[in-house]
Amino acid sequence: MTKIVHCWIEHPVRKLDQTFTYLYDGEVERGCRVRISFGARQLIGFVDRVEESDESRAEIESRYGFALKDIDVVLDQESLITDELFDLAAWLKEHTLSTAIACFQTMLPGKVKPAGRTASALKEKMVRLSDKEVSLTPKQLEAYLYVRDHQPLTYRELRKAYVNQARSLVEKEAVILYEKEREGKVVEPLANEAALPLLEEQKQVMDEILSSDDAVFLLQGVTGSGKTEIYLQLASKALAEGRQVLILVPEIALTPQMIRRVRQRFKDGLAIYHSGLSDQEKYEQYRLVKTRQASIVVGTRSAVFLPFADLGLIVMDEEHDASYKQDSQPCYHCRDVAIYRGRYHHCKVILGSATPSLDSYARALRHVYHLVVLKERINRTLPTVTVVPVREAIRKGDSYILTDVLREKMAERLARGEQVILLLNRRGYSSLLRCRSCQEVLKCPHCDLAMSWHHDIRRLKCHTCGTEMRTPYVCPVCGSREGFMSYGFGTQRLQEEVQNAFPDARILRMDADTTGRKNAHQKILEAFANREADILLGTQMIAKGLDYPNVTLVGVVNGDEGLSRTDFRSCEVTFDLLMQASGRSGRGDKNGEVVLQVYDPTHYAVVCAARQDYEAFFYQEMKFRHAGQYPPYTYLASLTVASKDQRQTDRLSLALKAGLSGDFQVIGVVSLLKIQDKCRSRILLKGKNEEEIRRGIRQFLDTSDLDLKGLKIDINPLYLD
DNA sequence: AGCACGCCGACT
DNA sequence: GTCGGCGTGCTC
Repeated sequence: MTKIVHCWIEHPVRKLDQTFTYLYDGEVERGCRVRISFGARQLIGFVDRVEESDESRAEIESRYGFALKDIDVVLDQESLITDELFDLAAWLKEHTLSTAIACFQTMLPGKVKPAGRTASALKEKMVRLSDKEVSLTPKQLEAYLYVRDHQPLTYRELRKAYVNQARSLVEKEAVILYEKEREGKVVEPLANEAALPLLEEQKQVMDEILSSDDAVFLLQGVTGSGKTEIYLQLASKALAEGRQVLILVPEIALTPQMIRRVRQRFKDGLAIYHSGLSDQEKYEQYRLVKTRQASIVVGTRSAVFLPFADLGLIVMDEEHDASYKQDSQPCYHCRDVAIYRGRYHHCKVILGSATPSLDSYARALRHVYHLVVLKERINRTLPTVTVVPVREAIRKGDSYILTDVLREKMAERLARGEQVILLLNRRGYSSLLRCRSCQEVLKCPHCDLAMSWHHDIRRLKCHTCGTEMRTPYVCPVCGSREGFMSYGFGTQRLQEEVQNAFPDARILRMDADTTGRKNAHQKILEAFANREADILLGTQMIAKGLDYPNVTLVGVVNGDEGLSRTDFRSCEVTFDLLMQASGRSGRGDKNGEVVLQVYDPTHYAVVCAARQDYEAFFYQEMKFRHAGQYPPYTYLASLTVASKDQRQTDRLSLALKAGLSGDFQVIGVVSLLKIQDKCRSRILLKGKNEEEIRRGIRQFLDTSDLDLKGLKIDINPLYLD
């Protein structure tokens, strides 16, 4: 019996986004990877559909009208994904207008994605009893019984228990060695914590969620209002029904508390899934979920694609966080996928945040999502917020990095043995260098972006493409030899200034430079939690989800830096940052304090954050969005073209502009900054109907015979700069 | 994307 | 005469 196998080809070209047909005689099922020859090359394919046929090869080929090749090798014994995930891939392809193969690449863990090279899963040496009768020494017999009682057992584990006997058992053939794919282990539960008693408000929220038939809930709760306890109690119910639970978090490294709480609460198998795992580790966690050894998963964006068999609850914590959006193809938003899977599994999806994204909150107000609110902070009062106008400070001759107000408050807290967090929205020593003669900013030769001065290595770095260089002697713009002056400041400069002000204070710095290595995050945060330092300073990454009872002062050094950006979401992002930062202070029993150093203290993002007033900000910001007809009042799609050749970029973008038509606006072409020597331009589609925009783009893709290389489609993009 | 096929210029 | 330049077009 011949099998007619339709596969997707591992190939980035849009024109090849179709299945190709091969023949095979052996065992193969949908969802397996196969090695095939494609043109003159060997490629990996991903099986979409298998047809059994009793026709002869000639009959099949005459039906198709061309010769069919055979599959060379089938790489997987069984399907890598479930039927649900197959449907999800198809949906994802239509939703993001991406290629099918790109969707599979994104959904599968690195080890088994249909990528070019064939990495196989790690094998492990295992031992099992043989049925041979052999004489053993007493100690060997003990080891033999150990094998019997602990099967399946790895050879490594046997060696660990019986160093001297393991080898002889194998040699005497009392046990047999065999190979098995290495398996992951679920995270050890601590299970030493009972459910916490709920406050009246939390109880009401729980009841509302449980008694409602709605599928998607937006749980808005100020920091410290006990959202996590709600998640855990809902999870507990799902687990009790024998169903699985997915808890999504923005960044694993920054949420050790969540993992801890889950381990303390449940004894069910827990898997942790995030981009920091190696390919092998990811694959092992993937298997744990597929085989249902794991019932709870705590993971980042990519965890939303794990092969759950029966999901009973999906939680998406900090739902407004930008890291839930993937900005390479397929440009999906984790929230959309979570809701899709929730619908498939008939389970509730809880979107939680203190500062929900405008889009989600607007949807909740329109009853698309069911809004539930926690207003009270458990055992805590709101911190006192002081807004310090930096401009006035500078006028008085004060430092613009560490104003007198902030310095005095820090001195006060440090004297009491309490801890301080300082937050800065940048990195590096001084972000920019300007020519003393022509005042031009020194730019990256490849990216049109300012080079950033790094004091520790005394070199300039481009944060977009990674180019490094020494400070040039001659200004590349005007040829002057007068040299450069620094402008702005980063965490390193801040650290110097703080150290000067408090020579005895122990300071920890956390930014992209100090967290390059694996686990560097945790080490820094643990050190701070253990009070090995008095001051933690860093970029916005320290604003998220941290909970240190001894921190009583949080200072945001350049609070409204983000407002000077040009993106329509700038204010929302800045507001979130200020709110989150404020939430970090006073989480223990001591009263917290927050200092916001800003250039414009009258800006509504600053005013509302200082008052911790989400609603006021929401309505102000919605007015702005309405005036500019930005989301959530409209839908956007961004089409960016990138190529090393300016003419190529222009040709495609102009063709797009001319060829796109439908019930939406076509805005642009806008030239973007060059990145990694690629000239970029963008066209923005704006319309009232999301599906109509997709239809327009799809029609262009289907009818255009242009080379679409370098085209990136992002439906509902988060940022435009 | 590759890689072959193909049709013109400069070389032993 | 041939070697090789990279324009064009196809890949089950």
